[in-house]
Amino acid sequence: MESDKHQAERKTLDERAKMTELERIRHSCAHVMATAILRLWPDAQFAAGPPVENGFYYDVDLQHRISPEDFPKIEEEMKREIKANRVFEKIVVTREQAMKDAQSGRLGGLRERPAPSKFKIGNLEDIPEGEPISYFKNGDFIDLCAGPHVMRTGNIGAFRLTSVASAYYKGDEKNPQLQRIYGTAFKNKTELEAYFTMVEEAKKRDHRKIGQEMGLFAIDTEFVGPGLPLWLPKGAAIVEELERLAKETEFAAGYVRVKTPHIAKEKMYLTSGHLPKLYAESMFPPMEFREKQLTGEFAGAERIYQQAASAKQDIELDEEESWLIEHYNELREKRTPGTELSDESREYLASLPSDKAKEAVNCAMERFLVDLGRLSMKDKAEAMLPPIERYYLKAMNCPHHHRIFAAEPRSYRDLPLRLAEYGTNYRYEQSGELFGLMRVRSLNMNDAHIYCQPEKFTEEFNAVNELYLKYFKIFGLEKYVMRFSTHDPKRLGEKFVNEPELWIQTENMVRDVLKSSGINYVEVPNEAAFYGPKIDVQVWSAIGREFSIATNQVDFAVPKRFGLVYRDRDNTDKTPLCIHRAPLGTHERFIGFLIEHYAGNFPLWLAPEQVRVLTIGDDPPLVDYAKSTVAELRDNMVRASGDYGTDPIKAKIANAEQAKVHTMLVIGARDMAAHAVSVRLHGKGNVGAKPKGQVVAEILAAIKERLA
RNA sequence: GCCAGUUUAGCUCAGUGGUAGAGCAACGGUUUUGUAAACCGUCGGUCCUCGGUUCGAAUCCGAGAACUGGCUCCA
Repeated sequence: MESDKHQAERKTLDERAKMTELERIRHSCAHVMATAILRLWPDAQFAAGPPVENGFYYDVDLQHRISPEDFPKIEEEMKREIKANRVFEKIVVTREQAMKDAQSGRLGGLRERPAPSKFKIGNLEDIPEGEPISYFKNGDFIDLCAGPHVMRTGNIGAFRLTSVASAYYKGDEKNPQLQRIYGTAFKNKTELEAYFTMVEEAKKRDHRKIGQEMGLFAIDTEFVGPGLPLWLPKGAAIVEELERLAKETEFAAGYVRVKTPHIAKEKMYLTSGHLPKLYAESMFPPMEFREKQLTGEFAGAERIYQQAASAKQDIELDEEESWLIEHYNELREKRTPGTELSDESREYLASLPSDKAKEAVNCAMERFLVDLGRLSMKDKAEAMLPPIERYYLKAMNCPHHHRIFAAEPRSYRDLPLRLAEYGTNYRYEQSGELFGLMRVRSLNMNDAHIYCQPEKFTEEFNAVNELYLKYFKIFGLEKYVMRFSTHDPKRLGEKFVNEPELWIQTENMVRDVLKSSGINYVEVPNEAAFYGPKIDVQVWSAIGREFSIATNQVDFAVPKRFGLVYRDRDNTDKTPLCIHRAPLGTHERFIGFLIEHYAGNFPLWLAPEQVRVLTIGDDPPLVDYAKSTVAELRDNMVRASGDYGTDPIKAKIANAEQAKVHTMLVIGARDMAAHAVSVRLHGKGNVGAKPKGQVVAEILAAIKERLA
């Protein structure tokens, strides 16, 4: 199974040959790093050392625990190897020769060693029969490697080791744990430095840090739970602006809004196919209960006993009855199944007087003892209880929306039906996955489902893409790519619903749209949703970091499972196609992204604090003038506040700048006399005094147009 | 979930076995000010939690929680 997966992900030689220049540099640098590590620790066992998005790594098994303090000496050795400018020599060998060299410890080594190159043996076994086997050699270092590489070690322009982490051999936790040494390399020093500048900038823009400083959100792990962010007022302001944006654009595009509950019965997800297996581990465990019943094996007796106990307070019990209650309490505590009712107890029961309170006691006693004594009675009681219901927190909105589709008969004239909702979804992310706002367990989705006739798919899908591009423009996202994920025919019925023709058909439709619309996309096999092909939208922030923000999926399977139909022109029932789309993804992740993108300096329309009016001193007439300015803005739904205290104006400005208030209006005696305000923009400084009316109008216009 | 590291005041962080600290914030007062921080004072702590070692634990050990960096997964 694992090796199967491994095979599926294994790069073909053709794909490898497509390695970019930068990837070759990085991959070669990994070999140089291995060379250096072997000089320092000759017994190191290497596993895999590929180029990755921001550099490269090499997995190594080594007694010594490599820490960043070791980096300088490793880098020293690496520099020596680069300076020696050795040729990367490709050597093609037979499988037998390779196995022999691996056994002798020569592969991933500088010379033959006492221990065999155990991971290289494993790697060798993964190479399919018939594929050529090659080494790459630089100096003494020989590695099992398909390449390609740069010509010489000297072609590695600039590099640096960055971190060390742990990783399992072949990514499988059953395999030994290795030390993964990360580094990065570039054509030249300038590019290397630019990269580290970007990394530094990303640290400064970390959404968790800025979110804390600006008071946007809080994660209260003790009372609310990990991965369940609380939106503070300033963060909620951003959420609301995004919702407003989506509502406006979706309204214009013919969407209708719906609202659905946060939970649903198990049947919902058994029908959708998320349960029992496909999505179960991403969902919170269910809430289980019986309708209007106490739970527990003695629920019925318990309730009667409670009645008896409350009745007891109002009446006087004789000695006998008191004994009975006590006796019952005692039995109740023991609760030993299989205990038979004693003759004595029976007699007491039989001899009880029959007034109301005593009857209740009697009843409780009898019921309890029956339950206690005879398991078969317990089972009978169980059968008489209502069945246990299981409710799940929704991890996605689509099943609820499908039920909305099903709630009324649909004609082809009703289509496309575009149902939009801001639902909160709950996903049980593994604890190690949680990360600020970027990976959470409660997700606010800008979600919608479009039900359409298959022949209208192209049109609808195009419209969705247009919507995405519109949003990119508003947020100033210049670089994006649509990752088009398709299915793997080998995993039908397991990871993907078993509908081979529909998969091919819908994937072709999506591909055609992407091609003909000229949208920038890449195709990724084997990563589709279980119900259909998927498009993940990747965008790059202002500092060039990549984020997966939005998703867009085609669903040909689940509407069918729910039996959704519309009456077509030819008077037959047909199943609609469903497009899932969430252009702003989750508000959590999207805002996390925006924080980095804008470094917390949001455009006016998004800024949590749009305007702050600062008075120079606290003379009452001045404060009145300032307050009337704030009131005028707030009447127009501008998030404006005032700082009317006695702090020096420099201090008020420093506070406002630190809070990243977009527009500061400074008001002194001079301004008041001229019916003006002095405008200062965050990060841009003083832009001078202007008539108050003009400033207000400009602010309102900038907000309305969502200017960057 | 797995591996490693971290956790001290609201925030940022000092404090390596002997009385728990600083700056900022908050609060009280003084200051009446023109574009990034005026002064004085006060308050604030279960040193993540539980257990152990010790005459004595923020500090050493063990378990747990949360966070961070990776792995796997993903919006």
